[in-house]
Amino acid sequence: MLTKRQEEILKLIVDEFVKTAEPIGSRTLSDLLNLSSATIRNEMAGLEDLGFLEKTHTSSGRIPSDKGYHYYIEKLITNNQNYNESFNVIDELFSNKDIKRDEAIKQAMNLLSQLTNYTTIALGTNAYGSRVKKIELVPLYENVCILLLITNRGHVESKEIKIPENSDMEEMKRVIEIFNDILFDCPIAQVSEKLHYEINEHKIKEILIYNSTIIETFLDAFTQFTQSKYYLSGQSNMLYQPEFNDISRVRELLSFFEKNDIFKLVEDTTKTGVTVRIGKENAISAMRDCTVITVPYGLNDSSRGTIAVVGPTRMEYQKVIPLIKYLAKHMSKLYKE
Amino acid sequence: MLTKRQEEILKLIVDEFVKTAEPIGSRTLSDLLNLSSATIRNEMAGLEDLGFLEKTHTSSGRIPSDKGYHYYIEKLITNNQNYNESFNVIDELFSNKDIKRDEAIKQAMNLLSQLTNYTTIALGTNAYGSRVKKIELVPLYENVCILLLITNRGHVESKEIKIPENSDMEEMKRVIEIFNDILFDCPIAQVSEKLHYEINEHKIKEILIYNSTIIETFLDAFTQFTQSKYYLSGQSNMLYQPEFNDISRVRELLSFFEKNDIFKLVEDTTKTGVTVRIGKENAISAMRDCTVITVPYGLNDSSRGTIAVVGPTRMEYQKVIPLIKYLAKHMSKLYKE
DNA sequence: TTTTAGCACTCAACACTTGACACTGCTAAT
DNA sequence: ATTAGCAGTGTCAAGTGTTGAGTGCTAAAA
Repeated sequence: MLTKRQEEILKLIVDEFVKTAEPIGSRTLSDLLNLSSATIRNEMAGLEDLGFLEKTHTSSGRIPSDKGYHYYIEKLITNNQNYNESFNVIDELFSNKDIKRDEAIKQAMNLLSQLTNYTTIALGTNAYGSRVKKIELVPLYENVCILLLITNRGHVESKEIKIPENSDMEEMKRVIEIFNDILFDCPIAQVSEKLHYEINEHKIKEILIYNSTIIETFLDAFTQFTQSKYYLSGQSNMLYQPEFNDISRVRELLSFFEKNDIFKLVEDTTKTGVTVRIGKENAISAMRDCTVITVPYGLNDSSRGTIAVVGPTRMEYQKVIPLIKYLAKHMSKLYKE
Repeated sequence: MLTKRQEEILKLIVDEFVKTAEPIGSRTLSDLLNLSSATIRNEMAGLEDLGFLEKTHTSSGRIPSDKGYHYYIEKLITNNQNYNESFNVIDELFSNKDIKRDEAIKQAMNLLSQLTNYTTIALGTNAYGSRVKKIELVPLYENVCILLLITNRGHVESKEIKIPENSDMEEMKRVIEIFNDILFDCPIAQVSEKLHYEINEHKIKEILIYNSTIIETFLDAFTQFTQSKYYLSGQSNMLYQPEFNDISRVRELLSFFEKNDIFKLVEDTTKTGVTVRIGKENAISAMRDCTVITVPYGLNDSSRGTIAVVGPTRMEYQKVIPLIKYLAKHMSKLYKE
């Protein structure tokens, strides 16, 4: 729908603006294309009418609009750039097979935030799709013990629990055995549900008859496990971008990162490929000048997490998109076993 | 060494400056004390000569110097203020005895950062002075298992390890038994040392003879456990203080928080009581306009951590110091058992 | 001897003007 | 279809004047 030349101009404007963070004037482009500035101006006016470009004020140069960025990402990115170096660094990280999966994900996110200079987020590093492997109880002192939950992915959650007054360690151990029986291979997300269901079955009923607080204690402990967690890296990277020269923006942004609302940014993980949310598409108002790129990782629907890069809308899409894709592919491999 | 009146003036200046963040002129004080502005000016000139006050420029009002703050904290704080409300909130938090100790500390730090509007740090929530309670091995799949280390304080560390090629699960289990034997009640900090020592003793030697990689695998895993950890809360709180209207300050500060250099701020934990480091006393240059207040918590030397509040030098000392003390006392009680 | 009133002085902050500059849109000529 | 040329617009930085809150100092009052 855009002419060849319009596309060329749009691409140049995005590329240039990403580099300099300054609005692009007709003069700059007339140097790059063999056209006079007047012609460029006509074309730019056209692109602005179509909503691909914006002006910061009447006599300023043009900057890409959110729509302009989208068009750029979908049709104009050329992959001539060579990111082998970065790819190699990633390969290297993942070649160390000995590290724990959680740890690997953290390191990968740190790396990604370093390579891109933006902020990175990893969600669902464990909860999604994990299954119960084993439940254990370790006595600590008299009436306190540690409840351990180990998943098939090697994630461990622990919780200190008190043995209810009218019970003792022996009984707790018996309960744990029953739990192991019931919950083995149960998806983490369904633990609570399953327990509630089983309460009406004979196995748990036996316990319940003479001790109900013990069940409550366990239920309490398990619900904590299912809480989602996330990992955030390179928060301060973005502050060095010129768009965050304004303090109030910084405050808004960092306050947002500190709240546990990160999920709102990366909620809709149903899609398969790369999702790019630019500017106001983000719903969260603190993110109105940011782009969030998300990619799911993992093998199948039941074992899925999401990684994301957050940066200014003026982002190096050309670099970030291949990188995050490559990383997600590697991370998926962590679950192939 | 200061006269009664000088002290009075110094106190008023600190109090006022903490409130308004504006330099205090002679006029303001002459309203509060029944003295003419000229008299105040003379006194202020004296206090400036002694190094307790500073000017931002020749004709500006005075602000307290680092030395001035120190004098204020040591001699001039009056505890007339009533913090019962905040104390009650703290009491309430700690009355819930069911939560895990780690979790309690996190919540306490969150609360402290909310009450003060500064940033809070907790160090040594687990490593310092913890002892090995139990080591366990949980098979995950074929040749991968989870190594668990549980401390006497209920802290759990886990690591995914591969079973070396020339070994099997049965052997690993035997090794774990020996480790439990050797390491039971061993302080976490000394695990690595102890293992190295025992390598020359007969118990481990037996294993070593026909399998050395297995030991290495374990050593690797254990050294990770001893790494110190910290918890940071309310990073963005400080950004709302007027002294951080300057972006470059904010960048510096937040980059610092993101590096793992927090320890440099809170290193010298040998002291018993409250330590207050004001401005340049902090060594870390990003902290040159900040005050760091640290208090150790825990029962005895072997079980000790530190909590800290970080804020601008213009801090509400009168409020923060009682609060952090009260909190540390409560946290120490967590270890009484 | 201590306090105070008064005065000259300093500096930051703000508002205003001005000129340079980097753009634009439009029009008329190529 | 393109371009040169020009009037118009808004930003930015530098310079200027004003205001106001503060100072230090001195000489008179308590």
